[in-house]
Amino acid sequence: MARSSLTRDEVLEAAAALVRRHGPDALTMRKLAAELGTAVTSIYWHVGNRESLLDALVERTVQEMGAVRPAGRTPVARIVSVARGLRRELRARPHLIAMVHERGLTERMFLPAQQALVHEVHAAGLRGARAADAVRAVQFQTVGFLLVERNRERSPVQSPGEGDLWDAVTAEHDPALARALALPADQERLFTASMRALVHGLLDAGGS
Amino acid sequence: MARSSLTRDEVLEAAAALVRRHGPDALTMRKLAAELGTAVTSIYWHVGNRESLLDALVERTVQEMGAVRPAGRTPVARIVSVARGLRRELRARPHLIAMVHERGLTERMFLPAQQALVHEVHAAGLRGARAADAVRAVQFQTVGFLLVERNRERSPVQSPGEGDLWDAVTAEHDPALARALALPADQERLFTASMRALVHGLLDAGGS
DNA sequence: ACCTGAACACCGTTCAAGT
DNA sequence: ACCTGAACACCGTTCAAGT
Repeated sequence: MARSSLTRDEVLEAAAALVRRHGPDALTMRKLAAELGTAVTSIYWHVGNRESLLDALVERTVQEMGAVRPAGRTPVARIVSVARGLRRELRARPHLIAMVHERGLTERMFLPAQQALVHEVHAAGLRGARAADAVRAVQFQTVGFLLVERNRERSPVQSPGEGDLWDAVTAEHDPALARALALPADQERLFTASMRALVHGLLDAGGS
Repeated sequence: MARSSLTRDEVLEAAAALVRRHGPDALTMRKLAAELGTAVTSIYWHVGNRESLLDALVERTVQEMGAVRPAGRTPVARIVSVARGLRRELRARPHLIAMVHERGLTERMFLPAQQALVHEVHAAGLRGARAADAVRAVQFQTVGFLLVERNRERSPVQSPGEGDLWDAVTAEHDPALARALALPADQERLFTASMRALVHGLLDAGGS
């Protein structure tokens, strides 16, 4: 019986397919073995254990992502375009975000965009520590937003909280604000607006 | 044998202690039962199942958090102070962040700060949809930053990435930038700076 | 070099049975 | 109303044994 010859790549491919279809939680060694038609223990020979299987999977998926190319004329526009591009690439691989976060590898998610970011920040005239801060601020903001966003989408209706907000809002007597907060956020627009505001602030201000 | 009478509160308290000492992963129904000196199945009678136990735990911890009080004279300073206060409160409860994120309840983390935020944004002169956007931008940025930050701290040395950055940086001929990026980030300072830049951008610009 | 089944030490949850 | 042990269906991992 058994298969002619199992390769590490076959294992990774099957694991990736499992994650794509049913999410990272569905990736158990036993289900993976069933999918491959081998004994559970064979997988261990090829990938070590579940930990390193997930690491390899993250690596694979990050490398699949295309490089992010800046677009636009002003420095702000170009930096924002990098952030938006990264967001688009990551949203196309929703499980990657979860896997990377779970494994404490957020750094990996930046890789496809970081050269572009360094270049653009430099071109915008920032140097040294100021430039490093700007790059990091954009990175944190981008991935942070992604994490919050995906978290929100997973459980769209969060019963408590809205009520309290309404109270606070009506106390300010701004019904338009209340209405806007009651509606679900347009995340694409919110992301672009926040990022624009952040980059503006980073390039503009001297400090204080 | 057994205990005189187990209460739901005792279960929650023991669960909270377990999470405090060994993190959320250590909270298994069986370990909890051992800690309480009861049969595993008794717990189910009091809290339903693991899911709702975690929900109750999140609720409990959020309510423990103090209200965030704004400080400072300018609107920017006051809004930034709310964000920093929220960050401080959450960092004092590191496992809460993980539990909340894992359960898709990010909204809950904002509760202690959202009234203050609405008030300050309103006082800064923003109204309606603009105000709602600003509140949300600050919320996303704060929790997003927290998530990235905690993720980073969990696995401090992330072998790949640094090398690539160095390449890009040396290509720009900015050794000070390279040095700054090679060092670990001062997250407290980075948070404050990013938040200040963001709020500045939000209050200043009309759009585009 | 590669694959196997058996076994170990864990999980969460259900359920019939006790008091 | 509250607690119990037995049982079920899962996990990841190790290990001696096969070819």
